[in-house]
Amino acid sequence: MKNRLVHPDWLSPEHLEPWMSLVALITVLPAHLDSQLTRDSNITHFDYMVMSMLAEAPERTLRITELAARTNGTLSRMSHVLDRLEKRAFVKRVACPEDARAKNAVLTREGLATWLASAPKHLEEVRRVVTENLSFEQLSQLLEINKTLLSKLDPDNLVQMRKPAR
Amino acid sequence: MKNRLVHPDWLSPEHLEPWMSLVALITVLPAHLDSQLTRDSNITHFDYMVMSMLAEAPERTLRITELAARTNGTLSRMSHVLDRLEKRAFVKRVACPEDARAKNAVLTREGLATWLASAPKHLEEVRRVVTENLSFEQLSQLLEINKTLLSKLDPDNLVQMRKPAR
DNA sequence: ATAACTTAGTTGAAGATTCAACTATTCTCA
DNA sequence: TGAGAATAGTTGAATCTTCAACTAAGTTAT
Repeated sequence: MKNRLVHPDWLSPEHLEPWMSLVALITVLPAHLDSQLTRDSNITHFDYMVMSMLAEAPERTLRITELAARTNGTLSRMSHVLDRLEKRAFVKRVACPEDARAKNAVLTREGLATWLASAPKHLEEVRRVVTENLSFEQLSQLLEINKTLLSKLDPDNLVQMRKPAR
Repeated sequence: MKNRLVHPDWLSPEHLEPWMSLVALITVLPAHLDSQLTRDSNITHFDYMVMSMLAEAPERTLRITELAARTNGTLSRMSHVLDRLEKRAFVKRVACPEDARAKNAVLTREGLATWLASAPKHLEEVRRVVTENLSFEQLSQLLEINKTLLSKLDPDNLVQMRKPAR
């Protein structure tokens, strides 16, 4: 009780356990995805997402800002990632005709090939870990919960949860 | 349908949308937690978890390997993190009497004070984002789902989801 | 009792992300 | 129209994580 007065706001056990399970998941899952993708295809999960977004976009092209938005990355991170992908010839940057400040990122043939080659194993792993272990009901519960959390994380609705990336 | 033949294993829309929502969450939530904690208390979320585990342990002491297990970190990561925390005098390393290979990490008075000072704002944010927006039913759905996923991520049950860290 | 193996932890380099500062356009509106 | 603000993107340094190689101590089995 003394402690309660000093620190009145620990989480109750009913809240704590789900929260800790989420903390565990956000620690382990990203590491697992990166590990699978770098082992099998030598790209990070973020690289995979970037290439996914480009692959599904018209002309395999997106403005860099749009790409950052769709992958929930910062512009700075995107700039560094594109540097690396461009060095590997998976992506190129081209001037944007409509706005001289802007650039388009374009997925190259090699980039598309790399992405396509990486997808089967990656998706197999996504299925193995996630989709095939959850019922349809759980999948829709998960979606609902995540939408709620994302909306609170990002009051201005900037967080993207777009279709692509299959 | 053509596409299905070429790439037979894209996720179906019912699977894709929940999965993408989870990808968005694991991208945004860790960044958000780090950002809140570094802004308000100049520690990372991982630092916070490390100090939480120590704070709740008997004698505020844990073997380094055990600490790594409870925070789902690698030993190498833990070693680097402890270097930094030790430099700030939040933690110290002491020899382990039972096993000369091992060391104990101990949370210092300053470490405890820092952790205690950081907790209220952090937990307020956890509440704001997570617990107060989910019903009890959703919290238990989330727990169930996360347990399922964690068990698949970690066949040998190494992933920890222990009590502490309030 | 000792060679081979496993466990505990550290180290330093390489890679990735963040942060703040910066350039260069475009927009706003008085 | 022109000054100030906002937007698009880059850069380099600092920080953090990963990876592989390493030391040292404990364990096993012969």
